[in-house]
Amino acid sequence: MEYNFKELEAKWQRRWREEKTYHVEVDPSRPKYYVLDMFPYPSGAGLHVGHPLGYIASDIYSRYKRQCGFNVLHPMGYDAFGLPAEQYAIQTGQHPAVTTERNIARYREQLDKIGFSFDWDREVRTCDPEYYKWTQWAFLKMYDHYYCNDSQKARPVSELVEAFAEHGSEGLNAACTSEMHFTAEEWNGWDEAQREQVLQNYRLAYRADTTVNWCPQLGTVLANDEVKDGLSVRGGFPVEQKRMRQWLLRVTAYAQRMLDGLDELAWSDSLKEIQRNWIGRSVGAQAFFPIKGDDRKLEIFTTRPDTIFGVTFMVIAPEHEWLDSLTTDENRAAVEEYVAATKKRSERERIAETRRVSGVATGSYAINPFSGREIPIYVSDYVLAGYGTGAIMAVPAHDSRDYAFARHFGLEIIPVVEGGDIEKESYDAKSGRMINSGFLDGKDVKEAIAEMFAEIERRGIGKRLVNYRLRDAIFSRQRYWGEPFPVYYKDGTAHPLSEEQLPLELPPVDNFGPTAEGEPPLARAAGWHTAEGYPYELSTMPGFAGSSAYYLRYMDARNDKALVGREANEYWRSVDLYVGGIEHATGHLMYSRYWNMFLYDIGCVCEQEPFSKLVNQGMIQGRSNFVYRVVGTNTFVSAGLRGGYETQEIHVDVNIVRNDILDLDAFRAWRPEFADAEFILEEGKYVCGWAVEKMSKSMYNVVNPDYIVDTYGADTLRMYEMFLGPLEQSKPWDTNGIDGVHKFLRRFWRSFFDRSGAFAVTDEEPTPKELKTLHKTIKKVREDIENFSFNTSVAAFMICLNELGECRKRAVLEPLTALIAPFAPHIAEELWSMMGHTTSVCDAAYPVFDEQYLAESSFEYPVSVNGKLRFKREYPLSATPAEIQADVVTADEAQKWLDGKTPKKIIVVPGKIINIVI
RNA sequence: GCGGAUAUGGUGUAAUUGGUAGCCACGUCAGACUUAGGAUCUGAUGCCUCGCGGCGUGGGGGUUCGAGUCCCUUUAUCCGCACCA
Repeated sequence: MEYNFKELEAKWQRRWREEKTYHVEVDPSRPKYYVLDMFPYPSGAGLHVGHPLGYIASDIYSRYKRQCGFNVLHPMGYDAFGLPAEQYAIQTGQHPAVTTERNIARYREQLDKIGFSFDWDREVRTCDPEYYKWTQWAFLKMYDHYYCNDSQKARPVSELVEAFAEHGSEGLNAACTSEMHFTAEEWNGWDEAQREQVLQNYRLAYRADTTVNWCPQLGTVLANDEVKDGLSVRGGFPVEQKRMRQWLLRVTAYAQRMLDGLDELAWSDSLKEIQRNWIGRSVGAQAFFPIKGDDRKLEIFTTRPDTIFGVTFMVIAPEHEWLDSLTTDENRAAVEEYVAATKKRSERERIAETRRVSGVATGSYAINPFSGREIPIYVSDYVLAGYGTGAIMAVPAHDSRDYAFARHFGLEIIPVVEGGDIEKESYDAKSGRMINSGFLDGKDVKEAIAEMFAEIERRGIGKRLVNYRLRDAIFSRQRYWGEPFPVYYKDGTAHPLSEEQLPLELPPVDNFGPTAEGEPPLARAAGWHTAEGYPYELSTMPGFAGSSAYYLRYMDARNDKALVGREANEYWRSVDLYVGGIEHATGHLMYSRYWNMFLYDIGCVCEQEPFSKLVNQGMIQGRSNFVYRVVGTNTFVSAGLRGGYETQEIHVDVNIVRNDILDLDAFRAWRPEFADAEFILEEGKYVCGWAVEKMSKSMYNVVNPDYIVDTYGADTLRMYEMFLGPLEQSKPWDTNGIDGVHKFLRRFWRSFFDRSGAFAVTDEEPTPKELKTLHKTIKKVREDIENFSFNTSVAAFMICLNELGECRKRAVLEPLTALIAPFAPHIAEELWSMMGHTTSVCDAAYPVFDEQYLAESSFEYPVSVNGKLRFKREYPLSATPAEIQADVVTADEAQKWLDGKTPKKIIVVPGKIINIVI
């Protein structure tokens, strides 16, 4: 019987669907395991061969876990709100819901062909009102909570209100935008709007005037992780800094917890490091510098309080609130000109000119609280408004940026740490002996820092402070295709809807672009207000809103009473294995952790961290092919012969090239201008050149998984994607080589049949050699799956088959079928049922993964003499070092190498190595 | 500039984690069969050399009986952050 993968794969996919093979329910009698993929944004281009890589890996793992007896939750859904659908809508007038629906259908069709074990009954779509109801709900909860630094958790704002009424801001230790001080009398005297203004300073979801990343082309603001090198990640448009009133999430309140939580996560070190850098914790001192002729004090943050005696000037950011009041009349014109020039520069220009020194004196002076010197205050854009206090104390001798600034403006440079040569450059290292620093002289830098912290607090100049680079997340987008905010405005103050009013559904509009007045598209929606006529918020939520808690919704996807029911949540708890791309390191993976921690604080979920283990699959690049046209002709020269010609390199569709050999007829048919192409061949073939590039339409290197499934079958696609290389490594897709895997599956299939083609599995007893091969393979594949080393497990299957030769014994083939099922489920199901089983192989309570199979294995010990490896001997694992040692010394082989001498030393490491030193 | 990762045949990769480098495939070469095919099967295939033998894991040095693996140094590529005070 032939291996008819087409028929057989269709048959099993149909059966899995009809019998709901992969449907799961809460089952307290079995241990659970939750395997999650990062759900896709359904783009119009459909899936290419790189997209399913992670899905295949996670599918193998979930099928494996299921065969090990776990109740496996393995869901899938769509991150369906987003920019591309909206951009498309603006251009074509097609409603994003329509294109999204169409794209989802296409994605589903493509996914189904690959044979995933998803429980589609739990599908979620972020754009579905039944789903985004809970996104809005979480937002309302954040609005209703503040972060208490003492108890390190979110608490209801109502508690805050009570406390304010009783004793004002006294004793309050809460995460806030800026520190506020007021008495109970003041609080009680304020009206509702004034109180709300104060509360916005504390709410976890709040509205504030902040400097935002504004992208004019997209007509919206963006979060920090959505901007790279001054360009929008989506679309690559320039981004500028602008001050706007926006909704924000107080993620900074959770900075320390998110940092601490990383230690316990089974994530890659590089990913954890990216998050640590993004959070950017630094310990330093807050200090207030008196201003000459002013009773205010300028607040700065420094990590080098030891160098205060070396402060010779101060710098504030162009956006600093006090800039205007610190500027003297003589300097006003220059300062205003400087600020205007700074504002005009885009974020991108600013980054490009990073090393250019610029700035202007304000004319004001501060007083160094330690040296008592009068020091000038400058304004310069090398000081960022968004970090610390937007003002610094400058120590040119020990900070390269301050040094460059001081040199440029001829300012004084006072060394306070020994070690460098300040004539040439600043000495930034945190080591050396203090000089010119009064009571710190002679001390080591580390000592001096500690001492300075104490001294600053003792003198009341400031205090020790932890600062984070992490910024609160800007949460509004001036877009249509996103979740509406469940908020309306009354007298300019935001009011939340009640939970019963959710979901607040996205209204229809006739045009998806911004209005002529520059208002968001929702301004076009007729009736976008409450029954009383109060207008709703015009912005919508950003992309990360819907993806922040989707893993929770899968646990209990059809619950209309709660985001997730208690029973479901306490059973599934959190994601045990999360597979997805590393590009979400500072976006989704930060926001999800924040979101989950918040839900944990309010008692909605039972785990603090959402994703205990995370695997980042590498990206699949394209492998482009080229043909070489002799310039000025329509003649194409084969890659190996092009040396003698002046040629032009042209991308050719990889789908008409096989093993780098061009299909000449297909090429002539590919495009009209090549219809009469001539070829200069080498050995009768046209050999194409190749290069690794991004997989994209314009490079003609997109390989569609549907094509691979049609030609080779889903099982081949699955195994080949794994065989390509280590999961976490980025690698080019190369269809050359897929034959090897396909050939293996055909051989595997054939080993169940005799030469006449009849099913011929026998009940014969396997030989010890066959059993050894089987056990070795089981051990290897098990370990490989646990280590996500799927490429080596595919190799292990091939080796196994090579070693077994023509073995048709049930006792060997049955466990092997169960073992291969996670990788190639269709062929495994078919053979499994042919062997007489009536249940699915994925439910096989077959002891294929049992320890008993491993117990019989023996291990080889390499034996070396003087470091030169001489021979291998086999010992059972139970053998003691003493036994092995005695055996080696008395063995004839060993004697041969010992050459009659008595060994000086014998090293025996059980399970590893025996070394004899003569 | 700071931080992280990677480097092995013509290609993708593997190496009992310090123990015979190149498993498993692709490709190539040779052969068998053949309805002549981009099917199937068998064998060879790191480099140099007719051979003996020598050389080989980006380069240099070190530790070790023994290094692809550990340490130092250097180069190249990729990724993240970046006037972060």
